[in-house]
Amino acid sequence: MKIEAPRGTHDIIPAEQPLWQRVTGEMERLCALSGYRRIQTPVFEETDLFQRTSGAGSDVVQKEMYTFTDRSDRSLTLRPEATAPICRAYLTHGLQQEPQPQKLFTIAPMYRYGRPGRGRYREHWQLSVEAIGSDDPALDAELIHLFDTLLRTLAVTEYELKLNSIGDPNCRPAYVEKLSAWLAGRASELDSDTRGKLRTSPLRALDNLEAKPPGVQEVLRAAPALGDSLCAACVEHFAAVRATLDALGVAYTLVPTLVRGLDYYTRTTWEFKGPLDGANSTISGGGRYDGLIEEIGGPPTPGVGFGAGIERLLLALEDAGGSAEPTAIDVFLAVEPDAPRELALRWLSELRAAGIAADTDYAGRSLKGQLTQAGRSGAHTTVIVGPTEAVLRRQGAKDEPLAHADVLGTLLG
RNA sequence: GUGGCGGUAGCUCAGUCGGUAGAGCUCCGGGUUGUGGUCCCGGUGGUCGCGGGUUCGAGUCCCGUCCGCCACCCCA
Repeated sequence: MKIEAPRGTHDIIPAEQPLWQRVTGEMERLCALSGYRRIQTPVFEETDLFQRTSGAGSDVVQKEMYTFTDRSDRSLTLRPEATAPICRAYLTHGLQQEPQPQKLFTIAPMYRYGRPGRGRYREHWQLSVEAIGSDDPALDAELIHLFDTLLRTLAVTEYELKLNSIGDPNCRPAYVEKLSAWLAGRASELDSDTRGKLRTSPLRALDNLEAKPPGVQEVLRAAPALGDSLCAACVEHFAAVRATLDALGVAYTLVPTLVRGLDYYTRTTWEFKGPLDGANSTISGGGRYDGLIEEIGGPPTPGVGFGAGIERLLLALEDAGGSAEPTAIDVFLAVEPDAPRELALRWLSELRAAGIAADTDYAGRSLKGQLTQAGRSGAHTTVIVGPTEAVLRRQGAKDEPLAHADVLGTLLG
């Protein structure tokens, strides 16, 4: 039986690398421009890290984690997201002792078990950018602006930024209680789906309103709004985030029912929706997580960050007609059948040592085939190596006969 | 995880009523040409996703399974 890539995984083949490199290169450049430094964490962590931060009731923990025990019976989990691991690393290496905030980013694969589809993978890549150690609303805005800039730089223009504040431990619990009680009072008017949410994740009951039956929508619209229950500190913080976004010229839509899937979020939350229809249009999501570090045993430490799905960003880029130049070499050596190949191979080595990308034929091609291959390789210079001399062919120039002894000097000069 | 649609060459696809597998592109060779493009000729390439069933005979019909896509759920 033929072996295939595991369900929900995919190879990133050479033909796709230029576009990937353009995207990840742009990510690295923009992160560096704003003072974010790269960090890399293990592919797997102690299961407890994700259970405690994402929340035992979250979809990710309940049904999407790749959890296994190793040979020593430790419970380990392939990371479903990068924020918690980065916060763990922040603690592990005592980064709270260094100047705050610590501005960090990573580009890495994430793992979530779920039914795959277009733009939805069990192994997928994310850019994750985090600012840990400051509750300055300017950071929330900076991160949003950073991703907004990335999209613009890549010429992706069809997208929407959804923004909300979901409060903090001072104000949210009271609201959740109020909402639950209010909805419970009208439970008979709700559909089973919404009643289920009421039990597991009351905030989510208000989410995705448009998809619910009209009668249910009516009830939910009349429910108490989260925005009206925010404490003064959260109101002030959110106002500052919005004012900064306005100042930076970042357009957003306030979505009072926007709730994120992980328990660690506080205050600011946001999502970037891409141009593609369908359920997998979220290309980035993020928010503030002021209680996360404390949850995993650190001192009370604020933080804010986002994750962005690279495969989904690529779909958006494709939709916008984005492309990238294929990789090319500099010099191709076409070797005639009765020419001294060892000599050509030595030239190859010398060229490469001099930093010139050079290649030749290894497939026993005919001379015509080798020249075709030279064209494919993108080489601007081709050397046709004959038995006693060579012909130098530069793009757009006339052929130039050369003695073997002069080939290297001409190419290197 | 639930429901629906699909799977034939590396890619895009055709394959009639069930009768022993096809095209274009790609790739390789030859001719033409300005030694690479164009054009012409030829060739390589297949466990018809996999397994079972029905049948004299299955790419084709039936069941199962794997994978993909769409809609839910949820997200990146």
